[in-house]
Amino acid sequence: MVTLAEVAQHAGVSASTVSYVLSGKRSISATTRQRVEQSIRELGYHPNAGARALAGKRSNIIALMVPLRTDMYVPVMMEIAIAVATTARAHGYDVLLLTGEEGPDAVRRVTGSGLADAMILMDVELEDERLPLLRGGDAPGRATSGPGDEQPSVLIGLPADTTGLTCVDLDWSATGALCVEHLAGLGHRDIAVIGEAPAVYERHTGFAERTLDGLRSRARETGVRVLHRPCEGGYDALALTLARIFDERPGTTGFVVQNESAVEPLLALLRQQGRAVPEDVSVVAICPDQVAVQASVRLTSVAIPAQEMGRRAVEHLVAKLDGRGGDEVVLLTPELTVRASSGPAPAAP
Amino acid sequence: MVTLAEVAQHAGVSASTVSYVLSGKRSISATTRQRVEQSIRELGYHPNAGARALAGKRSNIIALMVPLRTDMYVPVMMEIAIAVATTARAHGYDVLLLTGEEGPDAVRRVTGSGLADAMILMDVELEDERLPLLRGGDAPGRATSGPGDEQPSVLIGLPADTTGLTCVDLDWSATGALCVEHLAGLGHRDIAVIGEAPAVYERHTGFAERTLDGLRSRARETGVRVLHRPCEGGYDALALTLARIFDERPGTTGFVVQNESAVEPLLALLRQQGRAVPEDVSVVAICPDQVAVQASVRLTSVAIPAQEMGRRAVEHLVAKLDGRGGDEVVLLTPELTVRASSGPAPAAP
DNA sequence: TTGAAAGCGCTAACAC
DNA sequence: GTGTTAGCGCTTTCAA
Repeated sequence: MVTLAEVAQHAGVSASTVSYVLSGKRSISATTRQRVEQSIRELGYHPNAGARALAGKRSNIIALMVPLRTDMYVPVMMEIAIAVATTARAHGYDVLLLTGEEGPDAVRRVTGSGLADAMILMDVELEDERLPLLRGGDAPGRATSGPGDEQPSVLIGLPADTTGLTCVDLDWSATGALCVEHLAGLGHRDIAVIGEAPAVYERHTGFAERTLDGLRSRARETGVRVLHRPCEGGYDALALTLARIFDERPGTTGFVVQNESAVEPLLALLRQQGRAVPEDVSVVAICPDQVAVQASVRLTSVAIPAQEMGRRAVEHLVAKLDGRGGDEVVLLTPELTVRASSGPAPAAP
Repeated sequence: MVTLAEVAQHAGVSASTVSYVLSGKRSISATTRQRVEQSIRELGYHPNAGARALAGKRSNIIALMVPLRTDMYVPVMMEIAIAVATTARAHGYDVLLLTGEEGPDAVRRVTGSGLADAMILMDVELEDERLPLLRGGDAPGRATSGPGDEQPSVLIGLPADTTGLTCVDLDWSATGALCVEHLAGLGHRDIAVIGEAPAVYERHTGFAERTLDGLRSRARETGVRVLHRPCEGGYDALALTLARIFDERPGTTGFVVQNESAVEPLLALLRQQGRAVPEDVSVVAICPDQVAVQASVRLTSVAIPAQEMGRRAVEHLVAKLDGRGGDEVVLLTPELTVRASSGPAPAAP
């Protein structure tokens, strides 16, 4: 293994000079810099990460905690994770992959050991047990031992109480409202919402509940009726759900789907029942654009900006680590794209 | 931050004693051990990762390189990644997430800096440019500077030349053979294979080509005709592909699908064309079980054992790091589960 | 603009 | 069974 000392010797300078060439923290004459850089290249030198972390008190690693469960739409998580890794590298950080498995202990372990300089948490629940460890500022009852002691962190998702936290998320409430607005504008008066699996609601995942809130309050404002049904994915589960919906509200002409694995079954079943999309019923999906355009009917949808979320999370974290910017809640504005699955409500029979 | 020295002082022992209590590398009297453990708990001590890596010459980190592209079936990659993270933790390792973006440079960086003790590579191509850096043993032309210098590594996937490499993969060739066997056994004589996107083949990804090999050689043995067509996912692309297939081979009664995003479109289009599954045509999918059971027809399928692959990769890597076990190619035996999508070939008209 | 040297917190000989 | 101590490779004062 090549060490900094070897590079120094090869270049005929002192160790500190090599270090400063690398960090740029003091000015170096052009000739010295070139000699050092030359030696670095010739010897194939890579600074030792452990030594750096020890002496410099920063590991240049960001921890990313992904959920262990996979009852959520996996490609979105993956896209976020990849965006995080890519953006982090662009800022000189590596990414440590943690699963939710260890729970709050992982936070303590990573914080305490200096393994990572900061963390990003995905799949945050409304009352998340990891939050007390991360809350900064002057939040009462926080569990850190002193000011400035907490791990810089960014949540992807919104807990109930965001005091002293930095969060990045799609504005799910606005997303729900946007869907209702679109359908109401087309004259639909009876809307059914096909949601995530029941477990997602029971777990009090923020995004699902907030979407519902947005949906319902805009429905109230526009005089539209909304019926919400959680749903496991797949054909069988959806067939049941759909039957119950039409049973209870035969006049339903609009659907909002927030569950990727229910999208295609819904379209298939509607077709099978002789209900044309969008002539008889309109469908609005909350899903990644890729899913919307690959479906059997090109879906009017609100996109889930996975990459954007990952990228923004890292950028906020890096800003914090550089001492710029503090706690903040960033809500991304949802955008609805009209495609072939929504149209005017049919005239009442 | 609590240091080992502080723990030692608090417990009234020397630093080395604390270190040995932690590592278990020499025997400690019960009373001393308890005093030390007590102090560790009271002070909330966590060993510093950087110092450990520096002094101990091991970071206890495994790097996992995932593909940046997402034209492959993402949930499988994610499941592997999560299995890797989980299994690694169980062995005391953390996982560093690298994207393919940096290419071979990432390998050099991680190796050279001692950031990770070992790496796992996913999505290996037949002639992968990262391989020369990883090849160990006495492989000719390897790029390491001396014996024992290379990074311990495990590939998930099989390159063309496995000399000096450890690989874990599903036996794709046997998988292809198994599919043909099943269909041939049911009397099908004309089989169409709907494959991954053309880009996957152009990139010479091992699994796709090997599956084809297995498919074709077993077809030759059983006197079955095979027509292979790569296919982008989605309805439109599949409609085209399917039309071409029936155009060229009107007598096709068996399908093998190796492309998750073609599964549902295929079923829908067959239905739409009035071809009943499995009465008129049989379908065998190569996909995770979850996809097979959630489809609109429960699919006869060969499962992709994602978790198993991730787990085995880590276990082999840990064995290598512990000085046990060397290079080896581990091929997991495919298993075909008969469900509702395959049946006897219809009598010739 | 550069060098010398004191640590960073831990591991692992080497003592006893 | 336990203590002492010399590094591991780097960053960063302090001095020149």
